[in-house]
Amino acid sequence: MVTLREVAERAGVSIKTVSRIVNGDAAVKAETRDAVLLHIKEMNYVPDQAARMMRSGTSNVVGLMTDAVATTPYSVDIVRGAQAELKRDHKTLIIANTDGDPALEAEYWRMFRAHKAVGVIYAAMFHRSQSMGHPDFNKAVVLANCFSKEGDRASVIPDDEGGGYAQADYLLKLGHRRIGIITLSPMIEATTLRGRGMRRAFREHGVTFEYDLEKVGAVGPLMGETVVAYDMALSMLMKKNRPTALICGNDVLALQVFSAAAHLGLSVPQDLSIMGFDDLKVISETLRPALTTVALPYFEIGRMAVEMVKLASDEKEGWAPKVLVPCPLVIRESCRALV
Amino acid sequence: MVTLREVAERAGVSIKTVSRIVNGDAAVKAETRDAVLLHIKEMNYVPDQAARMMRSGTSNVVGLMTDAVATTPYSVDIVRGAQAELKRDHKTLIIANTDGDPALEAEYWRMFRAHKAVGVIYAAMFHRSQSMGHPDFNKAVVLANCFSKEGDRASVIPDDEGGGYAQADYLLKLGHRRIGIITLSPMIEATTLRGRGMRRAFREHGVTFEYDLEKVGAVGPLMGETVVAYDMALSMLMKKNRPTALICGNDVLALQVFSAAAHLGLSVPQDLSIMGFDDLKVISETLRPALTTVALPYFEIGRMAVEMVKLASDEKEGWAPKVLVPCPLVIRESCRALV
DNA sequence: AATCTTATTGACAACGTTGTCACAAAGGTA
DNA sequence: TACCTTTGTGACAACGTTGTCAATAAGATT
Repeated sequence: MVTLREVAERAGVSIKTVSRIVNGDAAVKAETRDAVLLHIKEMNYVPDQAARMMRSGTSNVVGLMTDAVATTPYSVDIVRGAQAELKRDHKTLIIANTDGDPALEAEYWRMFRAHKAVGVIYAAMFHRSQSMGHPDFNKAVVLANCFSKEGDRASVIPDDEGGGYAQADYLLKLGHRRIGIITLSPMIEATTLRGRGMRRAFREHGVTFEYDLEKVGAVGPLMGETVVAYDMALSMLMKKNRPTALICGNDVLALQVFSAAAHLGLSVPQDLSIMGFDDLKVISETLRPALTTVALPYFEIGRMAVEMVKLASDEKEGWAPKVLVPCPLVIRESCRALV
Repeated sequence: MVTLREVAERAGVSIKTVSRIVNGDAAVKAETRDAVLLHIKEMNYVPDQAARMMRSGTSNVVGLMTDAVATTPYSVDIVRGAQAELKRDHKTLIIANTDGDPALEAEYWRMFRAHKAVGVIYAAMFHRSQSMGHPDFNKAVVLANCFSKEGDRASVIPDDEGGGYAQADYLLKLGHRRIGIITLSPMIEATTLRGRGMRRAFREHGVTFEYDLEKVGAVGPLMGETVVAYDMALSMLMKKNRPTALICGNDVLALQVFSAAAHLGLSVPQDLSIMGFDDLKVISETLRPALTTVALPYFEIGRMAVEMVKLASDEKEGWAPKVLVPCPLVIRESCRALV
């Protein structure tokens, strides 16, 4: 490994001068700089992170702690967004996956500490409140896609209420009145928020919200639920007074509704309009007709979380803003206007 | 930050003794160990990675360089698999995403070097040959889901030929004879290999392979292809002598074939059997009927890649094995036996 | 009793970098 | 000429850890 000392010797200057050049310190004569830079390139010198870290007491890594986010198709974009933002100032992402194991989580907090991470993003798979233990970590922590029960931590979350509103509003504007809803688990905060948004849309359109048209499409424990949207859709669609549109808690549920419609010989969107959530490309862009859905802005959430980690260092103790990222409606082909 | 020195002072021993205890060195009296361990726990001491790295010249991080793998639903399991194996000896994963940009890739190689990564896994989104530049990195490099054009690097790849064989063999065993095929881009190595496997299966069953039943289902550049499986499926299924089964290059294509079948009023698997590839859960487990498919063992590929990184350090220069990971058939409900 | 092992511990240097301080040379001002 | 400022450079220490080697104490062997 080439060191400052070796470059310095070769260039005939002191290591401090080389250090200055590497770090873009202005106080170096131009010709010295150029000469040394040549040697640096030629010898392929790369500054040793370990030594830098040790000397400066800080690193250029940001940690990403997740229950499963980095490992599930739903929200990998958080990672992409975080990286995009990190890249801008040459920082690095270390990722840790707890699979929900608290012991593992504790170990990873120590790991982040050992690596002198400048901050940690704590991302959850579902938008929900998250009570973090005692993270044994004294730098910036920003929650992504979740928020602390105690409200004492900065967090970046999707605007689920707005998303729910957008879903219902769009269908209502298209003229639908009998709108069925197949929700995610009620244990997820998002479910409550979106319901609130939908009801607001119904109210604004002067349409009565019918509670018996609302079903839960995913049952069981959070991480390993069973998707029952197919059965729910079947039962709703076989009634004589069936809904003309179905709002789904995510695109996976929507896919099952497509299957149910196909099974019953209903064509989409002619006989039934279907609205998803998430904009999970492999489903939303692939289905025919392509799925109209509301995008979960994971990329932006990840990006924003990193931005907040950077910000956090300048802030004082109690800093705990809750940033809402909008969920835009993505109109494709699965919803039609009623005449 | 608590240091060895502080613990040593508090415990009334030398820093070296504490160091020994932290590292599980046997040569410490039991009672000393216990006493010091108490202090360590109480003071919440965590060894400084930077200092360790600097002293030992090696870190405990493994790099993961990808074009897009960590960011696409298809293959995030590589990350999970890698982490699972890494966790066993408390190693850490640093991930780098190049989005296919060579300049960025060069920068990340330097970054890995700066972090003294013990090895790097170079993962590609599609199983294909990959000509790596001059990676400016002198430790273990293992390719995952791709292999070097020059054949000079260790790699872990899925057994696509076996997978193709499994797809065809299963349908042939079920009695299908007119089997349509909708492939991925011919630019992907996997496409060639699977085709070979399928033809072997046809041969073994004494069935003639009909080339006009094979269509390409994804066209355009590798990273941003257009999925046209829907149209391909429609055209194949509208012919009078339509195939009784369709083999797809992946589950996304299969999803479009489901849509095409629904559009034509064909029921699956009654009128048409559909076989996928990848076992992308959001599709394969969600569809009704659930998709029979061949699993792409990404988790195992990631895990194995890490194992090979560890192995690599013991090996000599030219070490470049090509490890094949089997692709198991996952039987669900989308294929039926012909009477 | 003298010597040799073995077990346990500590002093010290070194890893590669950067912050602090100092010094020399050059230029400007009185 | 004497003094001050600015510019460019280098010597040295320190960050926290571990490897090397030495020192001590305790026990075993002759």
